[in-house]
Amino acid sequence: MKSVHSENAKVFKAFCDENRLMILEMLQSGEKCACILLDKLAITQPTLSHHMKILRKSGIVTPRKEGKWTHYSIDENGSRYAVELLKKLTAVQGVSK
Amino acid sequence: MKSVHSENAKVFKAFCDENRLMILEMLQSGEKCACILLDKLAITQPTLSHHMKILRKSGIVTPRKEGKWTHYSIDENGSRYAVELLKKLTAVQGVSK
DNA sequence: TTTTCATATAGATAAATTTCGATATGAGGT
DNA sequence: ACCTCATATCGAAATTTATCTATATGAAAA
Repeated sequence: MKSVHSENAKVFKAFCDENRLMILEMLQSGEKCACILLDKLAITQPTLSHHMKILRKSGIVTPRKEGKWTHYSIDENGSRYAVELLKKLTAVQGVSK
Repeated sequence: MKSVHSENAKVFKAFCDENRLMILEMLQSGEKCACILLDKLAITQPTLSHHMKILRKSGIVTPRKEGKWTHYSIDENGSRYAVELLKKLTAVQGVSK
């Protein structure tokens, strides 16, 4: 069993890479096919697949399969979770604002 | 000049390491001397110094020098900034909650 | 049931990060 | 002035992550 800290670290790995931030930026305007993302990024298809796996596992992005295509979108629940987690990690005890 | 994405990625690097999350956890109860942090973590002094540098540069932690000692605490402005940034990165356009 | 095409996986390499031991720095105490 | 001690920096080794090419998988089209 992994420590809670290493599990939490995994969530934020999603935001630690330039390409993944570009992917998120593209998904902000709505669901996108992997092929579209691949088109706009200067990376190969296997590299995109790798980044999408990390984004899925961190809960920030969710896939929808439609025939041969996979469409990705920002997972609002996962995102909320990440924001709440970040708040908790940086919350200073006993300080009332 | 670095891209805005790689600058943003740097902020979240703070939260991508198990030891740094442990450090933040310790700082939640208030300012701590580096020596105390070193005491509780299974790492050497140069490694702690490395992690504190990353936490400082990401704006999440701020140092206060007092004689020979350096006391670290969570930077509330930097933390707020990180939370707001995370919200922006995961905000889906045109969705009213 | 082949062929085609989108995505995933495997395996290798390169690049970045974490970690250490050794040493430098710099402020206090003697 | 020297010594001590807390922290920072240096340089190397180990680990992890990002990236590629080649290939597998699996669904739709022919």
